[in-house]
Parts: sequence; C-alpha cells; structure tokens
Amino acid sequence: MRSKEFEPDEIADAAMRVFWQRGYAATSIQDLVEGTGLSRSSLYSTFENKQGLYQQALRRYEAVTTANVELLSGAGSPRDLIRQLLVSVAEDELGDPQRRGCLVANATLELAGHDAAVAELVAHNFLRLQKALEKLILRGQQSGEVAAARNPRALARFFVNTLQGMRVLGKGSPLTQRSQCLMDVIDVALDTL
Amino acid sequence: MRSKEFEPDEIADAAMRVFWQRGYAATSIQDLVEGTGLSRSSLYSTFENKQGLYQQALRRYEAVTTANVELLSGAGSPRDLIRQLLVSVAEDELGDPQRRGCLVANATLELAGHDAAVAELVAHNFLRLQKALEKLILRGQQSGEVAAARNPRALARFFVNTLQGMRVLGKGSPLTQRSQCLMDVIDVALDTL
DNA sequence: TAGTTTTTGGAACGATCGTTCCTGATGAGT
DNA sequence: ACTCATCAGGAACGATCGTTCCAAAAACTA
Repeated sequence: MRSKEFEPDEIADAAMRVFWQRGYAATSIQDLVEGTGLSRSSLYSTFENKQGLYQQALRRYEAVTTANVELLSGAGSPRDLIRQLLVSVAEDELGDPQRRGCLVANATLELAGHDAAVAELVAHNFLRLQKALEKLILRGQQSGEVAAARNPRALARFFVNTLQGMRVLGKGSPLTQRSQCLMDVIDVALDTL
Repeated sequence: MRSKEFEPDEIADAAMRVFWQRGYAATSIQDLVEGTGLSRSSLYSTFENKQGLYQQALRRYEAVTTANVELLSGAGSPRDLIRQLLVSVAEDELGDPQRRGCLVANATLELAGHDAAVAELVAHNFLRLQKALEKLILRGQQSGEVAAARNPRALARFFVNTLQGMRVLGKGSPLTQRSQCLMDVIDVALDTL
C-alpha cells in the first residue's frame, strides 16, 4: 500500500475557490490542475469527473453557511445579529476584488435548473440558513424585541431572499450607487422586524 | 447590392432564448446556429462574435423590462401593481418548464463581475425598474395609500432586490416548499409599504 | 531490502470549442 | 440578360475541451 499525498478536502477547497471565481462551465480542467496543484489523473481518480469535483466543492462551501449560522446562533439582539449578517454580505460584495459573490447563488442560477444534484446541495444551504434565522426571530419575538405578528418562518424566508437579492445587486447594480443601494435594502428589510 | 434575408433583431431574439436557457459559457456556436437557423458566417458577419451576439441578445431582453415598467406605470393601486409584478415573477419561476429564470439575473451572476459591457447592460435594466418603482411608490405616498415615512428610492431599491432574490430562490429553494417560500417573501415584502 | 500495490505526472485521445475562409448562390442595377 | 457586389452555407482552422491511459516514482509490507 501507498498512502495519498494530499488531503481530498483541501483539494476540494482549492477547487471551490476556482469554481467560485469562474463558475462551472467557464472553468477548465487545466484551471483546476493549476488551482489545486494536482495532476489530471489524481483529480479524476479522486473525484470521478468535473461534475463530481464541483459537487464536492459545493459541499465544502457549506462551511461558509456554517459560519453564518453560527453568527446567527450567538448571543445578542436578534435584530442586530441579522443586521450584522446583511452588512457582512454587503461589505463582501463591495470589497472583494475578485467579485466572486456567493458560490451557492452562482451555482443556483447557473446550474440548479438543470442539475438535480446541484439543486439539492443549494437547497440544503438555503434551508440551513432559513432555520437559523427562524430560530433567531422566534427568540426575538419571545423576548418582545421583535413584533410577534408575523410567522417567523415567513420572515426567515424573506431574509434569505433578501440576502440572495443582495448577491445579485451586489454584482449588477450601477457601481456609482451600489453601496447606497445595498444599505437602503438592509434598512428597509430590517424594518419588517 | 443584395439585401439581407433575415432581420438581425429577430436573430438576436432567437439567440436570446438560447442564452436565456443555457447561459453564456454553456452555449456553443452550434447551439446558436440551430437556435437561430443562420449559418456561422452570417452570425459572425452580423454580430462580430459570440460576445457581440450575447450583448445584442441582452439588449433585446430589455423588452421584458419594458413590459414590467409598463405594468408599473399603469393605473391602479400602487401596492396592487407591485404585488402583480412580484406574483408574476413567482408564477414564472414556478411554471416555466424550461426553468430559465431571468436573463438579467443570470447574466449578472455569470458575467457582470468580469465583463464591463455586460455589467453596464444589466445595470441599465435594474435602474429602469428601480425608477418605475420609485415613481409608483411616490404616487402611492402622495395619494396616502402608502406610508410616506420612507424614501421612495430606498423602497424601490428594496423591491428590485426582492425580485432578484426571488429569481435565486425560485431556482434554488427546496422544491417541496418553493411556492410557499415565494408567497411568504411577497407578503413580507409588501408589508414595508 | 525486495516485492507489491497505489499514486503520480504527463502524454495523448477524440470531440468540440470559437472563429475564419472560400465557394457557389442570390438578387439588385444597368 | 448580364454584371457584380454581397450574401449564406459548410468545410476547415488551430486551440482547447473533458477524459483516459500508461509508465515511472513512491511508500508500505514482509
């Protein structure tokens, strides 16, 4: 026997960064060879093919969702925690020189309509975020900080929707008013609480 | 002289439908030849190259934005008109067997971060919708139907954001609750008015 | 240390990519 | 009807696509 010389998760992380920046179709195997430092044969023997590597990369991206879920699960004012999440997304959109956006949003619009495996992976991400938001909003309603008139699940879905909208406008709204645009969105959205 | 045997706008429309369904990178010239009925040489002599054809297709998609702007410019309750727009997007996402979504949203996430020409085209679409919404919301505030506390431009941006979020969740949220998800989003968003 | 198994890098596969070019067909002008 | 500029179709370009294969290097077992 001979042991592997690399950690598959680390390779998937490296591939994730390549797909994140370029998208699926626009990324070539050569891009992935250079981005991961592995040869073609090692990539194929480990991940089967390009689709398999992409799906594994998408699974590794769940770590980003996990970080957001943990942010929302922390102590503090529910409204402030949600604002923190929204602001962090706005800052990411405005500050990332690579303009990658969110891999889940990118994967959704590029592939989820035609690829069932990708559709399931992105849906899982959305659901995890939705559940964390719902829990947090329920806590806010029970403490009286958030108006209890609304279904917390509906509010959670609304904020997931707002976040994904920001991923689109963060890339596509006119550059001169992009920052103001995202701030307006955050302020209006938070007023639903 | 010999006159053209086709109308460039109609060819661009046909190309638009192909790009709309497959995206930019995943669409081959062969797909466009079959989708437009034109030969390679005619496509290249008319639109220069694949990028040029895509940009022209994106310009033709402005007709969709125009239809939405006209909907918002019609008579009727501002809140109802906005609801109509949101519902029409939800119905499109739920009902389109091709699962195309919105070409502007697709173009934004796939290309706007790396392609300045595409970025300008999508920004123009967003701005047109934002202005129509702003005008409508202002009218609602003046008639007293909509609370006048908020900046109408901020509200307009918020609704553009909501619409684009729905384009993501319409493709990516779990299928079993997708319809309810979009309805929840619409209800919460409309309560900001 | 010799033997064995697995991984590795890179060459090479056919297919398809975006693009160009050439040829015959076409229709307007005289 | 003849000319001629311009058209459309499809063959063909080199490059690159995703994928496979193979020989050599490496590391564990005995």
